[in-house]
Amino acid sequence: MPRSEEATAFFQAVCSAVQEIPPGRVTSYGHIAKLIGTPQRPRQVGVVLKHLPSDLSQRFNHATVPWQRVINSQGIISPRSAQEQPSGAANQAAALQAEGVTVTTSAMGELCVDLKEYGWFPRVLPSEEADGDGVGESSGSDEDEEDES
DNA sequence: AAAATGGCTAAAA
DNA sequence: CTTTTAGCCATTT
Repeated sequence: MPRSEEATAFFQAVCSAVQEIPPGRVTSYGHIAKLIGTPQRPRQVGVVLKHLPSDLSQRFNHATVPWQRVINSQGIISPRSAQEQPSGAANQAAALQAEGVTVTTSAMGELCVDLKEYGWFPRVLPSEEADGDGVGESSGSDEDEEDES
């Protein structure tokens, strides 16, 4: 029931990218969008995650896709519209904490995550990282690095 | 069918 | 440094 092949491709691209997120880490919509080749569509990424299928029969569903690890650039989980699934954002925060991520709850109820600690922003998707020709790669290939004062 | 939102971001002021 | 503007496109009313 794909509305269009492109939409499906986008959907799968997002899911794949999200599944590549290592446990105990989080990333932003914008970064996901960038990794899948659509650096200008961060919102659609959110839309995709919002419409994640509940059918476990699907290749991608909210049970196989760690959508909880995907948050906004501010490292904060948007409370959506304060309605819809009450468990949504709260559940997401709980899931993150279950992963070992420290989620700070602000006074307004904003779930803030320290991107400095758990922010996972690889240059490219791990799956894509397999570059065929190792030209130019001298000694130091870098990958994910954590350096913060 | 058209208008309004939205789990956003990045750049300008 | 903070606040505002502009772009983007699927889902929803």
